[in-house]
Amino acid sequence: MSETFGRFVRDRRERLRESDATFSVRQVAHRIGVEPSFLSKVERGEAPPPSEAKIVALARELGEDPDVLLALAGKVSSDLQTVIRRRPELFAALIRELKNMPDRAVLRLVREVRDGDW
Amino acid sequence: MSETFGRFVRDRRERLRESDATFSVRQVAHRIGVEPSFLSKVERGEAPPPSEAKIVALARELGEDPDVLLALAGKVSSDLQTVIRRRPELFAALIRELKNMPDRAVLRLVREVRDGDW
DNA sequence: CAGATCGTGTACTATGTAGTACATACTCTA
DNA sequence: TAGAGTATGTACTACATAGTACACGATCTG
Repeated sequence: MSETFGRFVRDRRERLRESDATFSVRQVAHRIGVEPSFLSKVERGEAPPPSEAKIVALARELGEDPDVLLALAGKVSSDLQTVIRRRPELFAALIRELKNMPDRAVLRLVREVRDGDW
Repeated sequence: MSETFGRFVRDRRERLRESDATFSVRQVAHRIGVEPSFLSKVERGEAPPPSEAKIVALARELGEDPDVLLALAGKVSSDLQTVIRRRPELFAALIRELKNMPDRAVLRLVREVRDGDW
């Protein structure tokens, strides 16, 4: 485990801090509902990433995509898991089929479904 | 939680047992690598479902779809999670888009990708 | 009817998850 | 130069996960 999650969070937070002093470990920790020492450890990779709820709050705080931050933490959003669990065969087949497809292929499907004639 | 996992497993195992005496709690437990008392508790919903690896072994043993059994256990196969984590935005968008689509729509996509002109 | 096999009850445990609480030392800044 | 704010080190904890170990009484079988 290369602990890219912590590095990423620290990087984004410090960048935001350059123009906004409220992005200290203490204040961000307080806003997402954890102790500063814990956030500090997380950012330095000394503690594993926090729970899904805290990660989502952190993403909102940092202006990042929650799904991306969750992915860096080695997690998948529980609402996506719920969708898959409701129709496991169908979604398992689809996801495995798309596993090695290029981004543009997946994106094409997304658009096809979104504004398609269904 | 209505513990449908345990009920399902017990049902399948007992059905198989009618024609094959080796499908006792003890022997199946031994084959999937857990203690009989644990499998017994799981089947009666007194213990939560086992780990992913044991569930997959159990599915193989019972001739059931691993993804379905995992879903009943409230889990999503870790290999699917890995696929999603590699491209979180893309897959999150696709899955959320398909959340309320009928089975046939999803199935159409699967086939489109499988034997499509990509 | 003895021995094997069966399901299950009870007690226990190791590891991981998700943090808190508090103290300490550093660094701006008014 | 005092005090406000800052990051981090140390120690601890509650709860969940994923089981094992062993004994017991019931039942089946040769």
